[in-house]
Amino acid sequence: MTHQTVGHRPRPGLPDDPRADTAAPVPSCPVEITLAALRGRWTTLVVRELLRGDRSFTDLRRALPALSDKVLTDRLAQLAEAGVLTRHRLPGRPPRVRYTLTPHGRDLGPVLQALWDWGAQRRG
Amino acid sequence: MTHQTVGHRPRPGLPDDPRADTAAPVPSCPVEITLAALRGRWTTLVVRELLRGDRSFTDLRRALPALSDKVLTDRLAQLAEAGVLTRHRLPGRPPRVRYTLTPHGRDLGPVLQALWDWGAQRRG
DNA sequence: CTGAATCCCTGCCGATACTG
DNA sequence: CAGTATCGGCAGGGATTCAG
Repeated sequence: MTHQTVGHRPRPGLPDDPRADTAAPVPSCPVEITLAALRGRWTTLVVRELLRGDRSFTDLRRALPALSDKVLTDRLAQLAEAGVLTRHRLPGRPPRVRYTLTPHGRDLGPVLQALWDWGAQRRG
Repeated sequence: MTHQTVGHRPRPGLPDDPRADTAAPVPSCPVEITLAALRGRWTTLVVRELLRGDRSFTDLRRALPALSDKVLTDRLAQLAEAGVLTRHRLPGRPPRVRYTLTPHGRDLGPVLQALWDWGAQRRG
């Protein structure tokens, strides 16, 4: 009853996972969760910076000069909400905040690598 | 000069790839290319349907009833432009069009799997 | 130094109606 | 069957200004 034109038996993996059988884009879908974490301009670049190590607000501004304060604040809040990073206030003056990836956030490394690899493939 | 707080030497992979050193979100970045292909509501669900086999316009409407004709048309054009799928007109009446993933499009399987896996992880 | 508040503009997406 | 045309609401994101 499938529309497969080739005779392969169904391969294991996501498209055959029954939990992937949503008829609409629900936010609880794991794919949606990940895409929501990465959604929006600049987001992956902020993650890339943090994959290289902890950063302060100013560090990130220096690394991404065309990124406005507002959007950087938005992105950091979005990534904190998604459990990707945590904020740490450092004592003393001037006030400093250090942004650090959580273990979950570090696991985005392989995800970004998969996105990179697909996009780097030449297509006929 | 790194801000690493741990003593690990830099791991191989994307964040240390010099080609990943963009200071702004340029469309030629492989990560941007992939995210652009998957961008927008319903896109991943259309890809999922096609990972299960060829589909006609009506097949896709039946599988995703809440998806409007206009957005479905938009998504199919977007995915064709990205080299993910191809359109094939079938001869005869009524007119039928079959949508098929390209090899490049089938390679999105592992990418979606990576997105799924990260989103399925519980976070503390 | 690290943001918050505001304004405005643009593009996405849904709904509806129509066509070869 | 497989689309196209048009319209409108709403959220994303950039610029600017202000605050703790």
